[in-house]
Amino acid sequence: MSSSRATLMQVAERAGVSLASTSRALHGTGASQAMVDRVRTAAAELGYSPDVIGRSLRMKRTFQIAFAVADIGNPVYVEMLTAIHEVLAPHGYRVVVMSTGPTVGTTVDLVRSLGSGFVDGLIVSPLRTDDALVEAIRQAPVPVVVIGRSLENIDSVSTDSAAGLGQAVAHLVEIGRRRIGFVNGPLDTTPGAARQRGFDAATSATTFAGDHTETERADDFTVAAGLAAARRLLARDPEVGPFDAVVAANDLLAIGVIRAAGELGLSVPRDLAVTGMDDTEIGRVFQPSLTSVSLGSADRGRAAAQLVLDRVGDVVEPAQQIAIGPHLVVRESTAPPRAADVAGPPASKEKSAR
Amino acid sequence: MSSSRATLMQVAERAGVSLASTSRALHGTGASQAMVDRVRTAAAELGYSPDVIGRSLRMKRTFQIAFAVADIGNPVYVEMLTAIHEVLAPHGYRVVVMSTGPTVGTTVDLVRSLGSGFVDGLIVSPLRTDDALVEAIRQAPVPVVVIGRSLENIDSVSTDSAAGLGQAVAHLVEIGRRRIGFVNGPLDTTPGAARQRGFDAATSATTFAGDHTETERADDFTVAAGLAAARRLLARDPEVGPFDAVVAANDLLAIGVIRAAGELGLSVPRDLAVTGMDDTEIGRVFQPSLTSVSLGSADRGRAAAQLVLDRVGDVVEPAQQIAIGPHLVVRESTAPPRAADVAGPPASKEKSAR
DNA sequence: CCAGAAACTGGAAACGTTTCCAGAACAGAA
DNA sequence: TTCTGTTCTGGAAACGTTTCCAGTTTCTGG
Repeated sequence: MSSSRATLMQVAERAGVSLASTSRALHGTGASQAMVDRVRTAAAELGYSPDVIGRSLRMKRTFQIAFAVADIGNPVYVEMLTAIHEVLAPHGYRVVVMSTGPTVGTTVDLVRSLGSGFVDGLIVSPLRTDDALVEAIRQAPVPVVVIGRSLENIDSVSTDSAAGLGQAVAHLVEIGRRRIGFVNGPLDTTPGAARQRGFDAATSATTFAGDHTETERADDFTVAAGLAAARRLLARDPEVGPFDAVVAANDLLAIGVIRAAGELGLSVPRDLAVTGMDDTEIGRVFQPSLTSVSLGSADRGRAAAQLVLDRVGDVVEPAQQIAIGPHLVVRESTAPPRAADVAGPPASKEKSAR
Repeated sequence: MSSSRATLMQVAERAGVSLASTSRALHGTGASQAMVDRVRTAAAELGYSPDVIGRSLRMKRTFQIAFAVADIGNPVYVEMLTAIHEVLAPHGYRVVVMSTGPTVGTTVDLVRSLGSGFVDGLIVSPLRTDDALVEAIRQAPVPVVVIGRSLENIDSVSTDSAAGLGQAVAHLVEIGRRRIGFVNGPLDTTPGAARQRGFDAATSATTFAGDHTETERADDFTVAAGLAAARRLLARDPEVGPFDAVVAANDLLAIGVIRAAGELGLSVPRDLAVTGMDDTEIGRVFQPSLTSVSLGSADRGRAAAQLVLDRVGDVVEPAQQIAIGPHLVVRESTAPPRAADVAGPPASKEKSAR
C-alpha cells in the first residue's frame, strides 16, 4: 500500500510530451519510435499502469462480464464458472460473480441493476423464470445470455434435459429394470419442470416396457432433500414388487437416493440401479460412481461466454438459441453386477436381491 | 438492450435544477423536500440509474473486491467464495473472481495488476509463496488479505493445519491404529509443506504410540492423484504388518485413498481408517462419510472479507494475523466397527482388524 | 527545389459523477 | 428594520483516460 499511483498525465510530463501523444505511444498507434521509447521509459520509471476506471468512462466498456446464479455452491455452476472464466480471461474480460438466491424477484432486480453499467454483459442461469424477468432481460441495457432455458428473442444456451431424462429411463429399461422411481426437485423450477416432463413422456410412451413408475418430489436439489425423498419413495413399495431403479433429477439427489438405499440394506446397482444428472465431479468419484446424464455444463458455459463475447463486440444479429445435446454416461451405479460387486467390499447386509 | 441510459445531467434538465442539486437530492444530503421530490420524480420518469463508472472515477472507489485462487473448481475455495460473497454483498461490494493458476508468477502478476485500480481490495489464497509475491503484496496499492499462511506485516487469515494434522493422527492412535500412512500433496505448496510438518511432528513425538509411519506424495490435491499415491503406499506393506490407517492431506486425496482400499478389498474403516482434511461437502456425503479436519473454510472466508472491509474503510492499523483453529470432525471413515459392520457377511477377506 | 501527401504531434473535449465554494434566500433575534 | 446565522442552490472543478481535430513536421515524387 504505497504512495498513490502514477497517472498518464504524470507520465506525459516526465516524458516532456503531450497527454495525447503519451496515450498513443502506449497503445502503439500512430506514434514515432522515438516517442514510444521516451514514453515507455518514463512510464516504466514511474511504475505507471493505466487506470481502468478512467478508461472505462471514456470508452464506455468495463471489460467485465457478470455471471449470476442462484447458488454458487452448486457444482454445476462452478463448472460453468470455470469454463466461462477460461473463455473470457484471454480476451481481457474479468468475471463478476453474483448471487441471485432462489427467488425470481432478486434476479429481476439484478438484471435491472445492469443499468448502472458495471459490466458489459451478463450470463444468467435462473432457477425460476417469470414474465417480469423475461421482460427485464429484453429491456436490459447490455447483452444478456440465459443458460438453461430457451426464450423467444433472447440469447440462450439450453439443453434438452427432458430428452436427457428419457435417455436415463431408456438405459434402465435396457438393462432390465421395470419398476422405476423418479426423485425430482421442486416442480416450479425450470429444471424441475423440464425433467418431470421428460420422465412422464418417457414412461408413458407406448413403447415403454416398465411395470410401474412413481414420482417423489424433493424440496430442493440437495443430497439431504434427496435422502428424505428417497426414504419416502422406497418406503411404499409398489404392489408389483420393489423398485429396482431410481432416476434422480440431479447428481446430488442421486447420492441421497443411494444413501437411502444403503439404509435399507439395498445394494446399488444390484438391488437398485440409480441414475443422476449433470455428470458432476462428485458423481464421478462417488462410490459407486454415478451413471449420469451429462448436460454439458462446461460446454454450456463456454458457449454462453462466446455468445456474450460476440454480442459485446459489434455483431448485432438476431438472438441465438444454442442447444447442447445431453448424453448418458454409464458408470457403476447402473452397471450389471460384476464379479467384484458380488464378492466385493460393500460390507452391507446381504439382502434378498430380487 | 434498449436506448442508451439516462444521465444525471438529463435528470437535472428534466427537473429544471442544477446538476449539483440533483446529485444531492438523490443522496438525500442537504436538499429541501421540494427539491428531493422534483428530482426523484424526474429520475423515475427517465428510469435513471447512476453510472457506477462515473461515480468510481470521482470517488476513487470501485466497490469491488477481488478473490483470487489457484483453481475455482476446488470445493474449499468455493466455500470461501460463498462466505466472502455473503459478507461483502450486503455492504454493496461486488466480488470479482480471478484465477491465478498453480504458479506463483501469475499470482505476482495479478497482485501487480491491482495498480490498474479495478478493485478496492484483494483476497488471495496462494498455493505457493515466494519473496517476490510477498514483496508485491506489501507494495500493492490496495489492501490485500492473504488466506492460508501468516505473513509478517501482511493481513492474513490462517489456520494451523499442522496442528490439525496432529489431531487426525491423535484420533487414529486413540482408536487403536498403529501403522499409519500419510498421503500428502506436493511439498512445495504452502499446505503441502505445513501438513508434512504436522505429520512429522505428530508421529515423532515421544508420546506417539504407533509402530510405523510412512509418507507418500501425490502429484496434486485431486482424487486421481490420491488414488495413484495410495496404490503405491498400500502396495508396500511395512514389515510390522499392513497399514491400518491413512491420513490424507485433503478430502479429495482421502477419497482416492478409499477407492484404492476398495480395489484391494480392504474395508473402510474396519481394515483401514482414513482421515481427510478440509471438511468439504463431498466428504460429508461420501460413503463412508469422511472423518476430516475442518480448517474452517467458510470462517476463513468470512474473516478475510471482514478484514478487507475494515481496510477499505479508513481504519489504518497494523496488519492483523487472524488464526482459525482447526477441529476434527469424526465420521464413518474412522468409526469404530459398529454392530452392522461386525455382523456383516465375511464378504471381504478377514483382515487382522485388531 | 517545390508541392502534395503522409506521418506525427498537441490542444481540447468528452465520458458521468461528486463536492468545494460562493452566493442567494430565508429565518429568527435584536 | 437590520443584522447574523442557517439552509439551500448553482457554477465549476476534478477524477484519468481516449480521440477528434487541426496544426506541424517529415517524406516522396516530379
